Amino acid sequence: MPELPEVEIVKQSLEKSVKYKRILTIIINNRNLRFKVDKFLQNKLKNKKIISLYRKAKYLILELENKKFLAIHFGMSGTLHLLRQGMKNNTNLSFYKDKNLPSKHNHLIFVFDQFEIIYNDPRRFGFIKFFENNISLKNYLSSYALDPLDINFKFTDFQKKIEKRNKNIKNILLDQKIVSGIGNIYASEILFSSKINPLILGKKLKLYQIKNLYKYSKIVLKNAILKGGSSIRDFKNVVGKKGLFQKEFKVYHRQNETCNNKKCNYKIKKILISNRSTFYCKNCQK
DNA sequence: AAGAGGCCCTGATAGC
DNA sequence: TGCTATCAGGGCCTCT
Repeated sequence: MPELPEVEIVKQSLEKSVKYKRILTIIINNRNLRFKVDKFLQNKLKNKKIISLYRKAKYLILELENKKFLAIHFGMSGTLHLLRQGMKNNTNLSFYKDKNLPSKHNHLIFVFDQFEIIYNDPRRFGFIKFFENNISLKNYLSSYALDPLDINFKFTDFQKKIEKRNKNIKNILLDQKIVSGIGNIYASEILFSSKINPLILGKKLKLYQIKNLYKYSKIVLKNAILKGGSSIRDFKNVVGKKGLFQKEFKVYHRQNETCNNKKCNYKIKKILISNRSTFYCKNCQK
């Protein structure tokens, strides 16, 4: 589910339910995520109230009472499921019956008074980190660049990071140390809107092209959030609602289909860049 | 120091 | 139908 818009949708759909609610306990079924889940996580979260939720890049951050924090990264296949009481199943665990809840890979369960939140992740590329204070969280996040929707994301900083780079702009957009939050889908979509060929090197870009990237990275991500994110495969928000942005893809997953731009009849191409699928229009993106 | 590629893992789908 | 191969919204680590 995992690029910036999908994490934002998870945050938005979860917020009302968990804000100011207390985590009674957590159940850890499998500690083997991308990084091993903290042995003492249960003790650290037990009876902690959630003060606020926010998103940084592709991280969902839970602020807990006494300035503790929990950061969740969804990797490639992580999802959260909100399950309310009254949907209770009769299994031995405290699971609740829900058609959206997969039967396998429910690695973590956050137990609240009236509901549970389940972290599911088949590929286990996601991870969860606990932070004892604001400083350690900030320190951890400081190794990432700002994301395009951050109010402090400034054009001159973005330009400086790109203009001397000897790597292609697609990989630049995926580099979380240059700009965070963009993944494989939105990199292709942003490049199409910016009319930039994904293979062009950062140092070859003209000023107006970097301006376009700065502009459309915001526009494309914001629009995706407005549409509820992209539900290719199985992304849903925490109560099982699908996003609609996949219907608006201009290039992603559209290989051999005709370019959407008026007066262009080229077919969308699919190429591999660093072994990841990349989609673009050879005619519209120079 | 920066860039390219391998690798972690499971499941869905395509192709034979 | 049933096997195998390929491909997935990510990012860390290693090698050059």
